[in-house]
Amino acid sequence: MANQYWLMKTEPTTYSIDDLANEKKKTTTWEGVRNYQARNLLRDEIKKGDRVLFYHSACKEPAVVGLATVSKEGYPDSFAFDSSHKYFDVKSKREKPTWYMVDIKLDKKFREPVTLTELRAQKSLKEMVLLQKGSRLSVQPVKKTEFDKIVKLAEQKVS
DNA sequence: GCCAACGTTGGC
DNA sequence: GCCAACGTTGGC
Repeated sequence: MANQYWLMKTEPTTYSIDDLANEKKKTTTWEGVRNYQARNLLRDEIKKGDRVLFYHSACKEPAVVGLATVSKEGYPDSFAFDSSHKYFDVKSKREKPTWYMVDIKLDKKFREPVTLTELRAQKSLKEMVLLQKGSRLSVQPVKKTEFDKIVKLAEQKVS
């Protein structure tokens, strides 16, 4: 099956694209997702090789800040098993994990972020999950056309 | 810091 | 199973 496209949110104060860029292999685990709808995507839908829009939320300038690729698909979120960790969840058991994570690898940090305001200004992006009222999903599907459009917007900004 | 929207919890 | 109360997300 062809690659699919996703958007993953992170608060840059918690984990930013620069943090990812500074990782040894530019790769990180995407743990801590504690929402069932997003969990289902991580566990069942997101495949190795899928492309990811890396999004900064809850910050001064919410924006898509770069691109990543899924390097390891859904496996149990082991942080949920660690009682000393903030992502610990007593309900999640090793033999029957509640939560899942993936690994992603940075492809590219945009030289200029594509801001939420700019996304909203695009007619062709009107149906993006991100832009729907009340949409809070931290892992969400993106259409190929939407992904391509955002990449193009990022390229236009620096040309 | 405010607050709307959403998800989860728990009493009944 | 309903729904009020509470907690969280996240733009502004």
